[in-house]
Amino acid sequence: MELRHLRYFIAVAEEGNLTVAAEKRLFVAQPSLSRQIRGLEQELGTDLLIRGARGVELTAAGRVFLDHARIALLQVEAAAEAARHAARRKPRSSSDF
Amino acid sequence: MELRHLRYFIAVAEEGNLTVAAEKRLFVAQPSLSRQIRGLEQELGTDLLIRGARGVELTAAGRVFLDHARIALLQVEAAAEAARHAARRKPRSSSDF
DNA sequence: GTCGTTTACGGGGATCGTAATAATA
DNA sequence: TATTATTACGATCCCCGTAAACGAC
Repeated sequence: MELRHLRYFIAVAEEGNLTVAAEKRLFVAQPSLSRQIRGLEQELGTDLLIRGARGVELTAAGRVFLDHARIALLQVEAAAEAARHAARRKPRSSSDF
Repeated sequence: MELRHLRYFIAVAEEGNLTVAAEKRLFVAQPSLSRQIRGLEQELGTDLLIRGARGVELTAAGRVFLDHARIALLQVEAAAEAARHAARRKPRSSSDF
């Protein structure tokens, strides 16, 4: 699993639709997005979406995964921001200055 | 940034050494690991490691990033486990049964 | 001089985009 | 029938491994 899977799934879950999530939020083609989601479901061993003609709906597992995925993604962004912030205070190491 | 970067960095930080982290924990070649770490530092805009002949040492930013990266990775694993657990309770959707 | 990291180069796998197909309401 | 997701296929990009070079103690 990679962060791409989380980003893709969150976008699909929020849009409730693979097509619009692909072109209006992720800027990738629908086939790519569809396969990434399939791969994620396969790795988890469970379906996350219920596909329909009017879009997609989350399964129970999908709803649970969505909540956790959002937190995980925010945590990653927090990690990057924290590192940048620390770097501004002490550009190299604690033994400088 | 991808989860691979977090996994690689954590292994290097814990081993204090690129070579041993590569072959004893990540099972990849050192050059691959070195480039991934470089790419991560470049994306963050700051150094995470101080390279030396006896291995590597963490910068201040590296220490901060390590703490957050560990949490993020655990959160991702928790997301997967939560989804699998939810799937065992309700295999498809809430409207089943 | 030895240990460890970095660059050079070629190969392989995964992702991607376009186009065609299937499925559902 | 119209909208959406999926499969087929070819191309591209990124990561990886081996080998050589660089740097620090």
